[in-house]
Amino acid sequence: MVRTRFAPSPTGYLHVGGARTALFNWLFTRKEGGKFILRIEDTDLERSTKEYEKLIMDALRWLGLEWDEGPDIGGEKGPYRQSERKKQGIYDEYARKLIEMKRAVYVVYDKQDSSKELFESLEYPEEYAQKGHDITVKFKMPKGERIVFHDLLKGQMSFMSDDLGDFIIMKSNGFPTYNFAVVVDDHLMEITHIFRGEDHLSNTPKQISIYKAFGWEVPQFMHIPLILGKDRSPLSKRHGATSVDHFRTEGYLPDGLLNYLALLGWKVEEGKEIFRISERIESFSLSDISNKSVIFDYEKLEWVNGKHLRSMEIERLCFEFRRYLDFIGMIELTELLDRDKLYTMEVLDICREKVNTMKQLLDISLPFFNDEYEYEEKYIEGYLKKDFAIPLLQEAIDMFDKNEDWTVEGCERVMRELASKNIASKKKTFQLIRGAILGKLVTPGLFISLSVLGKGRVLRRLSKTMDLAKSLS
RNA sequence: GCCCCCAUCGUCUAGCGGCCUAGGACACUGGCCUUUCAAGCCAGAGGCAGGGGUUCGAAUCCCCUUGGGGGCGCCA
Repeated sequence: MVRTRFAPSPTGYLHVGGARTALFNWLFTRKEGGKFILRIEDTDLERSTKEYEKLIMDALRWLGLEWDEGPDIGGEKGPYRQSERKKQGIYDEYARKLIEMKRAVYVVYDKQDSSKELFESLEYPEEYAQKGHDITVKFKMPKGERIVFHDLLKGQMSFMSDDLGDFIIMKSNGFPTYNFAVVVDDHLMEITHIFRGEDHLSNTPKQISIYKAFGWEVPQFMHIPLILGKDRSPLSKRHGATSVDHFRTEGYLPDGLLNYLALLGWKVEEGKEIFRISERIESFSLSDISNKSVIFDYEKLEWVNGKHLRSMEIERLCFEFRRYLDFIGMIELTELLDRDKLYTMEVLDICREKVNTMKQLLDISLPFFNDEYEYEEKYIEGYLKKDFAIPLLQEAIDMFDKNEDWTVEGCERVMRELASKNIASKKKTFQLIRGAILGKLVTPGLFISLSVLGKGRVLRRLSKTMDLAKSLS
């Protein structure tokens, strides 16, 4: 049975790199029919917070990367928070075992200068502890040993133990260090495959030494290349936002983000770069993952997202849009959308042709939902204040008032007839009406917009604009 | 300093000794469409890091150099 895990430390938001790691773990596990485990590595007391833990879990859930065992849902191998496991004495127990096996020692530090090691001991230095000396436990690396392992991506790896050196496994505050806690937990949780960032590659031989010391079976490793920024330095805030939450507030879809993350360093057949991740579980293969670090391309992400936005079933888009508004706290608008679901659907359907993200979708669709839309300055100056504005609007009101055919074709007929009256050029005529009914000069197609808005709204808006035009002259 | 990983258009990649005159996608440029802006369609520009080998033949195999990244924490 395949068992994998994603083990973030709650010291910040979920980073796109972390999301990508989680994605590969999840994908592999779902394909193999195994269990995907979420473990919270909160051994860094200073920086870990419950808030970040919640944010990370929310972000993973939003992406749809559901876990089978974890701190919130429990499971047989829990607890799933390292702080809780520490409380149960799990790490103490295994550290003690290593000391008994003479594979680890206590280290006593100078009281004044805690960076200075006084001595090592196999016995617990009780009296020094009483006197307030810092005491850690250090793992002793074997001497002159070649540590080899097979990385699923890198192939055969080989390190000399002497290059690595001894390292601390229990801190003086009683908490385990990362390299120790992962091994103990991965073993106890019966993890079979570890997919993680390449930054852990050099730590792996240390961890393998611990597995070997205990005589535990070593899991399979696969170290995934890191995501870099445009200048090839590690992706960070300098390059732009990196947290999943940011992309969520920017209006990216889970499908879009996931698709892009998969595409990053993933071999895809020509013409098949747009897909829903759930449709790719079956065909997922570890050998599709490239072994080269990759640069995060915000533009391609937006393109991928736009593809999803435009091609997904409209019902799902409505659902995602609503969820998005909830997320960014636009509750009033949500209520408005729910009032006329059919209208909402029609509006979003014509608006999505123009945009790539839901933030942009909100921008362009807002005037459809809100009769109190604002007029762009450019529209007022360039069209509404012109001489042709009032006569043209008057004519439009008359014609649309008489119009009974509100299909797209019907609206087109009216518009073309209006233009043929030569009150203004065709372009000016169309733009004046466009701005009159939506306040903007960039909108979905004019005929379809008129059709979707319908007679009531169009007439209301035309006369509202007429009032404004008159007040301006 | 020591150890490790990586190297094809600006970016993500195809390529695994002859199908390569190096293919696709994003971005870019031009065109078409057109009521705006997009989308869409068509076309174009753009790359095997460098040097040695191996071979009849190298983007592909080997070595070196260079460049980028990671690790060597009482961070994870």
